[in-house]
Amino acid sequence: MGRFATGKKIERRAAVFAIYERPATPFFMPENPLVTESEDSARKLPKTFEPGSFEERWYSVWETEGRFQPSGAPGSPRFVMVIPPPNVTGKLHIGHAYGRTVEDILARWKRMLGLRVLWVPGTDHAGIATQMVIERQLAKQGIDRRELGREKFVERVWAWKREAKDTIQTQMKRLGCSLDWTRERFTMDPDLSRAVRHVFVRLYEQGLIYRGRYVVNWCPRCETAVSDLEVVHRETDGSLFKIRYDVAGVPGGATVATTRPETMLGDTALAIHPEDLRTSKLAGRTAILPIVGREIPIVEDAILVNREFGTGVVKVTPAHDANDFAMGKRHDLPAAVVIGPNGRMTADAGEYAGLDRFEARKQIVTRLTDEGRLTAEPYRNSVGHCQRCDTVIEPYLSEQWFVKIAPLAQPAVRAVEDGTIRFVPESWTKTYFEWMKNIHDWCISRQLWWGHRIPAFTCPNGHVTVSEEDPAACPTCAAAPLEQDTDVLDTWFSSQLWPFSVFGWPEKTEDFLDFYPTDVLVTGYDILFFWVARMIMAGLHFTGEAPFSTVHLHGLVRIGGEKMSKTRGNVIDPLEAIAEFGADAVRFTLASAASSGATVSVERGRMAGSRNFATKLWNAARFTLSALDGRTVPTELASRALSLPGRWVLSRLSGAARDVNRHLSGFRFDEAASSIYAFVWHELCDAYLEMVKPVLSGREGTEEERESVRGVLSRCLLDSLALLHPFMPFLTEEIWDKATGRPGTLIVAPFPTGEALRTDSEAEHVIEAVRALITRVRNYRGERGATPTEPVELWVAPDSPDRELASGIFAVAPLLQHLGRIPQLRLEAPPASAFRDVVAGLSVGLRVKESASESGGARLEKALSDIEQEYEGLSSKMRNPSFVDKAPPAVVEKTRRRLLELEERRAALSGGRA
RNA sequence: GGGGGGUUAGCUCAGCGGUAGAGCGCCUGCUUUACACGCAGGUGGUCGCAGGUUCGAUCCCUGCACCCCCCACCA
Repeated sequence: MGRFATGKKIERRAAVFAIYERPATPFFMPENPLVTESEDSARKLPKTFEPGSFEERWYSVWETEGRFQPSGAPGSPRFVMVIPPPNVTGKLHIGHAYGRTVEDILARWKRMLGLRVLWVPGTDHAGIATQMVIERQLAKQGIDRRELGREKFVERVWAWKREAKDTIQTQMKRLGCSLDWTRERFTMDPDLSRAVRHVFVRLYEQGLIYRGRYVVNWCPRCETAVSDLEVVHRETDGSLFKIRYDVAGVPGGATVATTRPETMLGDTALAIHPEDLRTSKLAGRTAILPIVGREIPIVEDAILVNREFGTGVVKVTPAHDANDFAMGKRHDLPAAVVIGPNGRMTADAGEYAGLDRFEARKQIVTRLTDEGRLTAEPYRNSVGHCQRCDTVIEPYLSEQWFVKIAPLAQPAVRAVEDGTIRFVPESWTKTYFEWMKNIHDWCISRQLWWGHRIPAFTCPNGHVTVSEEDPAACPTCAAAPLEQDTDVLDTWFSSQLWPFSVFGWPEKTEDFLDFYPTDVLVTGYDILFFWVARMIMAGLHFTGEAPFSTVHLHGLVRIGGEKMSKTRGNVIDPLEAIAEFGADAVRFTLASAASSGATVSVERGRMAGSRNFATKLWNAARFTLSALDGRTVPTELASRALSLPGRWVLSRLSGAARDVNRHLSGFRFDEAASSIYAFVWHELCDAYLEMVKPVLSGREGTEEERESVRGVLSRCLLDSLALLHPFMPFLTEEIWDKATGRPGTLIVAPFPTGEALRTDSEAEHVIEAVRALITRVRNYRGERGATPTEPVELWVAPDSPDRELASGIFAVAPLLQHLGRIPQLRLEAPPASAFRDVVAGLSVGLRVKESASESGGARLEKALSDIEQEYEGLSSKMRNPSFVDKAPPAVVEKTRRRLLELEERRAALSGGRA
């Protein structure tokens, strides 16, 4: 019997000494959750873990029991979020799943912290995007929407919308999103449409909405105007064409440069800079428009023309260029529309009428080249494309509605400046300010069929009325009937109202009064301008309050470093991932991938890793429940004696709980996930469960000690389940049910904050040393080529660097001996025959029966050279007087101690080599 | 043209003034009575390059290289 003789006695004394210092039920569980009399069968978990077997069941339990609805008195602390409403264009991809997972983690966490949580679901009609989906469907059947007519077309979109909404809803439920479905909204619901109309009318009356003919971004494929934000600029290789115009009295004429020669048909002037000597001879003259033969004036304009750039002469096409349009206004020039809304040349284009704009370009280039008027050179410039269909955008003069944005932007800037709204990560603040500073008026009318009709009505006499209710007759002249504007509003016009329109605003509904403003908005940074900025402007302008206090802008999901796209074929369907790995694993993966950066990298390998973690938890639960074996666990755990491992694991548990809370508060979902992962896997499972097996099996310890272990185990299990619930709601609820017999209640169980248990640094110190010793013993075997089961003798010198620890370590001698397979453990100086080392401040000696293989020599040499290198570095530091002088004393002290440790190790290892 | 971000282990990413971490991968063992979706041990990094500040820099500053993103009426 080689066991250290007094080990047990010391262990017991240590246990008594290890009583909790705060005996008054410091646990977060209000009552003992491990129900005594619950049936045995309910306490057992199936051997195999199948996520599919319980996920949907728990979701419906939560939903039917109203867990997703805010509970508690109005006015009590609440936490409110609105979902960024997904477009009803199809199904959600993994990027949506990421954002929703983050939101659900917040929602579940806050709910468990006792707040009244409301998370509002809904969808967005997504005007142009959804219309395109249906147009494509029709095109497959060879139908053009115009054949169908507006009414029939819109009906079809509604039918599609219902389907898409169901798909999206199912996806979010599978993911586990704790959304309050009783409050689900759609941007074209009657009450939300009323809010849109109300806002339009108010802005109109305030002079912040106006109508006019301007050059706007026009998509010839969608045949609608789009806003500046909906134009995607891309560097494109093209040509810069130089065209010579004849000028009466000026030999050589005037040469202009353009990237779009077809627009010359719409030129109504040439422009020069008034102070440019190169072109002064052209001043006041008249040029002849080639091909057309029309005379156009040469005007002087210092704003449009850059003296330093190009030929100094600019062609002016007021109908097809925003700058030229402004210039035309200044000089009272006519505007000739030569490219029509469908991208084909108009009647004003003369012989080119009816041609596609690019075909016309080709022909004009050929003709002018033949005439000797045109030269071309390669040119790379930025060309605008339609965000939705990638068609080249055409600047186009048309009648549109606009929001005058500057007066709305000012308060929105202030709200962020004064901290009413904060961005997380904070770095987005600057981007937001930059954009707000240069913001332009917003073109809100769209020549589409799917969306909110603009509430403007024109009477037979041409009077325009804007009103919330459809007017029966003209308020000005009483004429009838009135025609409503056929345009619809930009989708984002309704989205900007989402945080309050979902609550029934402008009515002062109970929900609006209770839940507005919301707390946190979570969304991708890609819609900061489209949506977030506009919500802030609208919220402040219409409700007088910022619509949320925190904006968490997250990165965009990338798969294996690449942007997700259908053409790359790397799109991950959340439902497929859920089917393969389970919703909990998918969620955990997404949470772990979260980072402050602009991209969120998701890989299959990580999904498998999370699934493995889920299985790990499952098996740890099985182990724990079998250890409890239906037994009552003492409620008054606090008053019981705890062993050092128990103290250690509870201390670590409290640390994990604090970390999880801290990281969630900072929106660091990756760090939060990693904290609980590391605790459950590497501390609870790898260490604690292994440490207590001998006690649980009855091979060691008293019944009292077994009870203590059971108490610690159940505390660890239940707290881990609670800490993990926001990340892995299904699995944790399933285990919780089996453990407590209270189905479906984890979702509202108190969230561990770590405050109930204290950090036990003494226990941590001792147990960390034990773990280090065990590791050292194991790799010592490896070095010696001994099998893992080969017994190792261990000496711990009483005069170790850490003397206190050296004597304290015997409190856990049986533990060390069992886990390290150490038959001999002696508190005495190691003999010369032993291999010596210093581990965790303990001078130790190790001895194992020599084995044939001696693979450890190289390792030992490496260890020694590592030590030597570090020692050299540190000691040269210590020799440096300015380090000792200027570095903080704590750092110097730490360095000194490390140096001593290295000396010890070096001495020990050098001896061991002999 | 303006602005922002990145460059850390084979891969994907954390860290950020006191000489480096995770997951996956890789190598070696292992029917240790919760788990092979496992256990134990291990391999692997002049922290993009060059200067500077500092007692000390992967971390702060400057410059450079390469990559990515956003904004902009670059005829």
